[in-house]
Order: sequence, then C-alpha cells, then structure tokens
Amino acid sequence: MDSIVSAQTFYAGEFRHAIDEKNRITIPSRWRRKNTEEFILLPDSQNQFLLVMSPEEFARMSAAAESNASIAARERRIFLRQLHSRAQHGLADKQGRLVLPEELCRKIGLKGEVALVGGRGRFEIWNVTRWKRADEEETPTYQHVANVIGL
Amino acid sequence: MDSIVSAQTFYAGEFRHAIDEKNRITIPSRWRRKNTEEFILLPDSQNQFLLVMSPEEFARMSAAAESNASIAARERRIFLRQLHSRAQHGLADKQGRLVLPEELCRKIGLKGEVALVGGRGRFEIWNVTRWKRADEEETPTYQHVANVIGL
DNA sequence: CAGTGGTGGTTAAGAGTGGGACGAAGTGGA
DNA sequence: TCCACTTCGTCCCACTCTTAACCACCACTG
Repeated sequence: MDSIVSAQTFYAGEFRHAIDEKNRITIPSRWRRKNTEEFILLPDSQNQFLLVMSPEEFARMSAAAESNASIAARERRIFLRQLHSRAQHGLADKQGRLVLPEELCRKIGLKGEVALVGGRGRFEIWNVTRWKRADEEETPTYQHVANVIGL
Repeated sequence: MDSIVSAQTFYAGEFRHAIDEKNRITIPSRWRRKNTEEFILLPDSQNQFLLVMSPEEFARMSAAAESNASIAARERRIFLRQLHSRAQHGLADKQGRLVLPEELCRKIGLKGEVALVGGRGRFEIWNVTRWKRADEEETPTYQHVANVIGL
C-alpha cells in the first residue's frame, strides 16, 4: 500500500494561471515531469471542472472500476463506456503548456484566469469563481476529518 | 530503521526566528536533515498557523484519512481534495531557509518574528503574539494531562 | 578565536505569458 | 486529380517577473 502511494504522482498546491486565446495553459513547473507530457482530459460528470491525469493514472482508474465487485456488471459497462467517450487526449508543448480543446473550455467555462487544484495522481482545472465557492462550501467537512485523524 | 514509527522525525523545542522581506525563514539547525530539504506546507483549517512536514509524513497523513473506516466516503473524498489543494511544496535553500509563498504568509499573518513550534513528524509556524495566546490558553490542559500520565 | 547558526542583499536562472512563423491538414474549384 | 487557398496546430522567440543559488556578514558559543 505504501508502494502504490509513492508510485503515484503527487500534485501539491493551488495555482492561478491564465488561459490565452489559443486555449493554452501553463502547467506549474513543479508539476512537470518530462519535457513533453501526455495527459488525459476528463470533464467531471457535471462539467464543473476539468480533470487532468496521466494515461497511466487513467488506466488505473478504469481498472479500479472494472475490478470493483460491489458494482453491478451492467453499471460498470455503462460507466466505462461513458468514461472513455468523455476522455480526451491532451499534449503539452515544449514550453510546458497544455492545449485544451475549444469545446471543453466552453463547456466548463474556462477562460482568462483559472484555478489549478492539485491532487493525488491528478489535478483539476476550475473556473476561478466556481472554485472559490466549492472550496468555501466544503470547509466544515475538512475540519471534521482533520479532527478525526488528529491533524 | 525503516519501520514507519521510527521513520518519523521528531522536532523538539520552540524557536523564535525572523521572516525577511522575501518570506524566507531559517529552519533551526537541529531540525535539519540534509542540505536541501523538501517540505509540505499546510495551513491549519482556521489559518492560525502553518504546518510543515516532510512529503512522507504528508502521505502518511492522507493515507490515515483514507483508511479510517469511521469517516464517510463522501467526507473523505472532499477532505482529501481540500488537503491536497491546500498543501504546497516548500523547498529549503542551501542555507537551510524555507521559502514561504507570499499568500500563505499574508493569510496566516506571518511577518517579522515568528514562533517555530516542534512536534512529532511536523512542526508549526505561528505568528508570535497569536502563539503566546494559544500557549497560555492551553497550559492548564497540558498540566492536567501531564499529571494523568505522571510526567 | 575558529566554527557554527542566523540574517541580509545581489545575481543569474527559470517560470509564466504573448505573439509570430512555419508546416500539415482540410476545403473548394477547375 | 491536381492545385491554390484557408485553417489549424505546434514550435520558437521575446519579454517580464519570480525564484533560487550565491556571497558576505555578524553574533554567539564552545
């Protein structure tokens, strides 16, 4: 279990970056691994934000869904089909900028300044105003769990 | 000495150090391990102080939240997202100084003299005046528990 | 009085951003 | 089918601002 955790890329922190007219967004330098990196772009189910992860992480995620015995086979099949149809490839250019498909930006409302929110194995891209609300709403939960684990 | 418990660093003592105009703070030499060290910076939920720990300790902490059965799945998910978005990478320079993001300093009110407070696996950075108040408030409890465990 | 620890400034490298150049791919007409 | 034209995508360069590495200094302390 410890080995799996350390194998996963960890994206720490929250950044505010700009999306230019060509829908390019700079990936925080601390989050970059190689010069040219490939990502999977996956809008969340409510088009609130854009999930970004490595192809390996995406494979891991869909494998987890497949091997989960507590999900009915039919549900699983539907989920996996939706997962794969929603996902898009994204390539970073030599400057470390991710180019987002125009359609995704429009759907999620990514324009001008956006929030990049870290996570384990993946990060999220939010419209700034929407992210601020999400962060504030959920604070009580954070507090509660923090108490439980003694943080 | 690879067991999880003994791997935890213990930071002992309380120090008063200065934060300069570039938001650099010297880590007490007794607390340093290598020349250049990497830390995770995590403001507490009320922005009272700044938690500083090693990436390993952070991973341990988030693993603890994940594996705790007494926390509902939804809460856990929200907590982990916030935990990762709040956490920032911090790198110490060759002089053993930790550079803090400007925004964190402003939020927590770290300026001029600050208090570095040790702990198990992590330490805290406080605004001095706030720390003094927190310390005084909590002294009776310390006394009480000390009596109970026969310290 | 030498060595270590904390502090302050300067400088060079790197990160984020904008815009132009070039080639590939797609489109329409002869 | 071929060619001219447009469009799109990637790369490259330039600029600004931030960041981290480097150097120098002072104050203790053993």
